[in-house]
Amino acid sequence: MSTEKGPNFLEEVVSEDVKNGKHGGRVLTRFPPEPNGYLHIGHSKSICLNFGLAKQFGGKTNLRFDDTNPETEETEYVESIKEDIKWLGFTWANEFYASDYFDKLYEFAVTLIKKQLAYVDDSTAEQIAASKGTPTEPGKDSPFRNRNVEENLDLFERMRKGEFKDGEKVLRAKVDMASPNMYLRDPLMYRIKHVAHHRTKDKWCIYPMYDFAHGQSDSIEEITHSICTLEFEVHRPLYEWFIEKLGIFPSHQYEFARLNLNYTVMSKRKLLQLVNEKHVSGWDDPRMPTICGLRRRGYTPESIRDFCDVIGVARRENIIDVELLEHCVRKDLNKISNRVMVVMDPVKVIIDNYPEGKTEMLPAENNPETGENGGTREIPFSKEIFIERGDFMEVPVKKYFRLGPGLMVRLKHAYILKCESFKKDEKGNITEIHCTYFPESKSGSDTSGISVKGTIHWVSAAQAVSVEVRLYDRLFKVENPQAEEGDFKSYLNEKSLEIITTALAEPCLKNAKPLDKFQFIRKGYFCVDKDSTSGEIIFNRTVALKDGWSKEQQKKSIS
RNA sequence: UGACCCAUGGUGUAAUUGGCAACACGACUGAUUUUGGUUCAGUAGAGUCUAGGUUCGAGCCCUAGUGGGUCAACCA
Repeated sequence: MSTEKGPNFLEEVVSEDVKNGKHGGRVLTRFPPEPNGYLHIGHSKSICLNFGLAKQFGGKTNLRFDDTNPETEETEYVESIKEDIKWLGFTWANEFYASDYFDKLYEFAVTLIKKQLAYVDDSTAEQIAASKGTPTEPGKDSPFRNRNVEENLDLFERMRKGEFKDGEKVLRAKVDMASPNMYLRDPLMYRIKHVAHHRTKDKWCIYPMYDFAHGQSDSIEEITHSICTLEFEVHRPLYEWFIEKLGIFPSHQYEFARLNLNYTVMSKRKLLQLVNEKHVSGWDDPRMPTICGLRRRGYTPESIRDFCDVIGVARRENIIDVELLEHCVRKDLNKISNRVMVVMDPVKVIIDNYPEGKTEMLPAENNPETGENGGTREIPFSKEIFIERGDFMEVPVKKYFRLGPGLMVRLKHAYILKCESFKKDEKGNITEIHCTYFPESKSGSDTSGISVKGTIHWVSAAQAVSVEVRLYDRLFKVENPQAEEGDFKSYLNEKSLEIITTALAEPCLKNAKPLDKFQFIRKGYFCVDKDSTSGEIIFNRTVALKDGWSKEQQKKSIS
């Protein structure tokens, strides 16, 4: 998958380390999600990076749940995260949990207390915040900063035993209250939370903070390259401080710029809001940038991996155009999906010179990209068919290669048709189009000598299957919702979902199963939704086909 | 008024680590096509945020400025 591009900065670091025999040339990365939400496309960048880097250099990757905050974490999320990573095509070496290390972490804390590098603070959250100072002013030492080792040990022990209420005491590292780095101003290591944990249940009532869990977990697992996003850069000095003071395995942290996509939001908090407030149907709503949402929408793991590869990695803020993501799915789907015909907005066509009651089966190639290997199927053709309303124009514009009075088009896989007349209702809607066909123009054995510019899709009226089609558009109306004034939800695109109930499909689609993918000829790529029943099949539009003609028309109407 | 990070076509990443800027997406031409899709051929578009400096030579190094980002949760 790698292009002629040079290595990214992470590949440079790792290859340099391997070359120099650092850690014996061993590479071990980790993907460390917190099980408090579903994974999204941004995480897939991190997943591809962590697993990809390890694989590239002969190493392995651990999956480690960063579960140090029992209030927000749930097993439901653990399961969904594992499912999504597997679906993306990655296999972890070990499944670990930060909570696996709670005993070890406790020991580490005791070690630090004994070294007079940690102390129990009785201050309230407000007092601690107030004495922390600001980025431009130094903080003040806590009055409890110089408690002796014995007292600290005793107090910490009693914190663990549950002798204190939530918030009554915390354990802090004794670093430097005047540091320009706020994270070094005696950061909290442990807080009291009388809350059951999704795995350790009620064994603990004190839980380590991120900074006293993540780096230590990395170290315990002997992670060689701990890759995270840029906002953790300021944590790195603390990450290193703990490792140094504890004298444990020296994992190293590297930061990269997270993925941002336009016309969507990527923060778990905001996505959760969309779910809770029912702006979307759930985490897997096909409009969501979540992995399960993209999966339901019809994205393939290959396309997402390709996307993550093509966007590159750097340390600069970026907003990627969703069109690039769409390009990646089209590229993959074009290769693998069978072509079928579905008419979304049908209008009836009667072929006057076609025998009444006759039905002939016409062979249709499944996928021109795979040619003969893709196989063929048969589709019924008869006197009455439906075509797309948009494929007929009463007064055709110039260069309109479809149907109109006196115009000819080819029916895909079938015959050439000539429009003879049409009927309208009182409101001016076309109700019926009358055509004649050329018997000798049959697809594959055309001896008519007629050449037409356009080919349109169609379905035979008698055998057509009614299906529901859901068309999705971008979730937000603006490129960067979170950068706009006010509530990001006020920029939601109210037209992000259009449900079509009039669509008619060719008969073979009757047997389609959820997640089956197709290209609806001339329309786009579609995927069977899980809401489908035996009575009605529902299709999600993954992405539309590029449409140069309508784009041109739009430009003309603007100018 | 602080510390740290970042700055290359519209977007995103490259540039043999100092040798006159490339790739992908997008845009535009044209060819092919029983999908106005795909494919193919080609074109335009940045002189690398600004100002100095070092050097025979700077997108790469130095200084200052400008712009953007991050940091004051008992979240991760």
